[in-house]
Amino acid sequence: MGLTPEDVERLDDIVKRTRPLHRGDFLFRNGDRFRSLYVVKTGSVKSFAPSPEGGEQVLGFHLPGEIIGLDAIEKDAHACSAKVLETSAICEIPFGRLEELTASIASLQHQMYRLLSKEIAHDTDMLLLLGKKSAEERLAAFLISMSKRLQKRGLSPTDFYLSMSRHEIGNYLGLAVETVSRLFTRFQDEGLMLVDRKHIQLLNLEALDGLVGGAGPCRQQQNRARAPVAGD
Amino acid sequence: MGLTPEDVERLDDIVKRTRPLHRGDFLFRNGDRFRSLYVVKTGSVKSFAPSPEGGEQVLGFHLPGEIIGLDAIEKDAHACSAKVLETSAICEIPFGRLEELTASIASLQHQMYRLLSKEIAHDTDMLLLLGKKSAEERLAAFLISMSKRLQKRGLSPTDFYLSMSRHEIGNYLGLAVETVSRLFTRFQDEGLMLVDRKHIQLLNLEALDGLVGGAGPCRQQQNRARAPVAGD
DNA sequence: ACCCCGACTTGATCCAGGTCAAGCGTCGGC
DNA sequence: GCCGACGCTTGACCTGGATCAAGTCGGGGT
Repeated sequence: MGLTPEDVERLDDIVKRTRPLHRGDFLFRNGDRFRSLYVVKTGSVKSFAPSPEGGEQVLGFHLPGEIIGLDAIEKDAHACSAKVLETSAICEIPFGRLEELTASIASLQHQMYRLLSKEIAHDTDMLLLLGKKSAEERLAAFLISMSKRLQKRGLSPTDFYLSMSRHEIGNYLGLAVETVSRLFTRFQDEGLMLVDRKHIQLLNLEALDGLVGGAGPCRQQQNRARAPVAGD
Repeated sequence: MGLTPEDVERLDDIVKRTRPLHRGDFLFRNGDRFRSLYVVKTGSVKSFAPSPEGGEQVLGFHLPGEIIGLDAIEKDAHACSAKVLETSAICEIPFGRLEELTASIASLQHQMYRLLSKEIAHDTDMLLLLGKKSAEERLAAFLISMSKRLQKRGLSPTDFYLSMSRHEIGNYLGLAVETVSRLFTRFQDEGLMLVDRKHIQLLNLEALDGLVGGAGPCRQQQNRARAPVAGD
């Protein structure tokens, strides 16, 4: 991505490899001073924000290759917490050092902007999901997303284990646990997937993809695309 | 914010002032090549993403001082559109030039990271809003947000005009127009605000703030904070 | 090997808010 | 100044999904 081997080495030098973390360990907690970004090497992590009332909002699940902590730069403190879902290898990148590096390597700076921008674009997608989509569409989108991200890492896009609980999935998607459970059952009945505990097998990616929003008899549509209007 | 007057001048040099834009004008459209960031000087802008089915998701309303287009860096193309809501003055900042500048001015680079990070943190807040909050909480949060942002710009935090329609507000908050309308009426009945067409007067900021989520009899709480767990 | 607890499923019921259906007031165009 | 239309309000009704309430199952600890 436009970095010389020498650049890569410099970047590599500032990355800290920590010993493997285990289920339940925190990368950081809400309120912690911001020092580093974290990259998942293997395993998975969830990030979540405690909401005032005592509940929490799951903000994301992070798979290998994904980066965590970008939202903390502005306030110089973490606004959310990150907890390891299974035994995981995590790299730590001290942000101060990274900033120095990006200031002297233009292409790295560009990558950094792209990374931050990508995170924004992703959040934007989630906003659409939570604002406009039905429970069915949300869960289908979640499964497709997992599938694609695993594939990107060279893992099976159709056969995988979920490291998070139904509860966490529901929280993430703005749904009750019961709804998630029922939908898994339904998808299975419809032959779209096999569910066994945390073991997921997707049998019909296309159909699942179709559920996400493209097709469908245009269910809930709260902005009744006033069709005939011409000069628009 | 750590810039020398000379730095400021350099930044100022690359900013383009465009002639005023009018209601309905586009800053950019979904799919356009990404060239510049835009800053609202006066007026307001809405950004929105067309969803596959023909509807649209309003992603945000941008008031003076706010920046637009950060989500386009990654793909080098705009994933959403931005439309001017009322006669507005907008500055354009060619991103290529800005990148050059941030590479040579460390504090500017830092500001840029903070800006991007802030956007992420803001989207995160919206996720919580859309994922967990009731219609009442959403609208209250929207009003408080408008109030605070106007105040930051030295405008009245309690007396202002909304440049967007009820429809757009509803779309933004994931609510039907009717719900927005009913809530405005209710808030007015409860003495929290005065509504006259687009003219808004907030009478009780504290009460409105209270509605947002902090207090309240803990309505919907789909992750029953398993209270007593110790080692957590 | 057993037990216990937490995770999950399934069914019954409820309700916030979406949808449908009239009006009505305002504003821009002529 | 009149007219048409769009934006907003209000009421009636309906439904997706939350909540409540039992079970069932599996896995880890002793």
